[in-house]
Amino acid sequence: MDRRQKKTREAIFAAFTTLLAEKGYHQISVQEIIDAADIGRTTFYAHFETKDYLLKDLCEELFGHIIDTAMGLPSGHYHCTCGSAEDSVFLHLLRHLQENDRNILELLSSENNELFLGYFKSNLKKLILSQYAEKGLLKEKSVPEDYLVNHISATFVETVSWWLSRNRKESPEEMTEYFLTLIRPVVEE
Amino acid sequence: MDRRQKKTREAIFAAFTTLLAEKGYHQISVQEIIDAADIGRTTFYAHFETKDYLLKDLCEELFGHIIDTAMGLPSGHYHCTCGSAEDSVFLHLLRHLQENDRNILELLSSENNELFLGYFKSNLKKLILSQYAEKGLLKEKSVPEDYLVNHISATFVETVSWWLSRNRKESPEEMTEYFLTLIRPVVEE
DNA sequence: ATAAAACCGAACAACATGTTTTGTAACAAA
DNA sequence: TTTGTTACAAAACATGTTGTTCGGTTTTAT
Repeated sequence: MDRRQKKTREAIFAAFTTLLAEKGYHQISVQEIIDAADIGRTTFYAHFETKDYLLKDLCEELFGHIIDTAMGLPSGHYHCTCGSAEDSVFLHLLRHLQENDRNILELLSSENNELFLGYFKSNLKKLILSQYAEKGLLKEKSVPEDYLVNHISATFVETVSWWLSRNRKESPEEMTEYFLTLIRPVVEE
Repeated sequence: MDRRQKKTREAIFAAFTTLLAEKGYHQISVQEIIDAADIGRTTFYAHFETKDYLLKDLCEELFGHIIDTAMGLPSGHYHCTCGSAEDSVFLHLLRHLQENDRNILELLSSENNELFLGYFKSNLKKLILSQYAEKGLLKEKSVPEDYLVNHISATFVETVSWWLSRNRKESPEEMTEYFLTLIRPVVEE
């Protein structure tokens, strides 16, 4: 009575993600999701109160996951398992994104990306707060801390967004360098 | 046959703006706008193809206006008519916003602010491009110019957004200082 | 005064949403 | 293997929204 439930939930997520890759969020009707997931109408509403909650749940799962794994890494640096260099958490995030795990990239560059970029940013804030702010790595003291945390998160999101809008021509390493150029004046490296 | 048209257009804009101040964009139905503006259904659709176009037209008018007046000012500085000091264009923008001319502030802090902040940002880019980029005032040369222009615009929008979320406790002068602290490393003052 | 335009109001089809009802299939525990 | 519970399906439903159409009225310019 649980494996079945999980399976349909996944089916809905999958159908929804696929649809999001081809049209805007607001252009997608519940009926389309139902058809694509091949489930009954009742079933959909048994799982999700509304389309907006479906979106919310999906985002929490996706961004919660990607941020949580990054959370496990040490503050400004971490020992990369694939290479030997000490890399920034941000480089790790970009690499993770580039692998397009669970189609996050598709969503972030989809028609309604502001929606997903918003969720991304709010999750990022938690990361910055715990990895930088609470460890005293914020250099700039003449502006409020939460203003600074918000700025760093927003700057990273904008960086990712700019990267995607140009079809990821640059490498994650390059993008990390761009990003660090912008925030180096305010954070300890 | 023209003053009449303009009048109803204004009535629709006014009704729409009022509604936007109290509920989210997607929660507003065309019928509500029609009722609030006290016009016929046919008339609405004669003016705007759809609700989305109404939004677009409204934003173009509002942000186009505020940016255009700022465009008229000299590059990094301008002679303020009210004071005697030379102030940044950004201070001018914040002051203009604080006067809440045409209820722009209401929209920017409304439920769907991402929507309006998006329009705001895209208009800001034009300003930054013409007032800074094209005049060689961008210090940082190690990152692409449009990446930098985007960053400055985004940072300003985030600054405004943060300011609004705290109910404008700070003065425009303070906010300008916060903002300049963040972007001073990359632009000529 | 007259013709063109902008407007109103009501009705319309098409579609979307969320609920309800009735019934079927899966599954876990006895 | 039977039994009771839970998840699902199918269809119908009330409700509300959208954008259009049509007949008729008011405004405005000339």
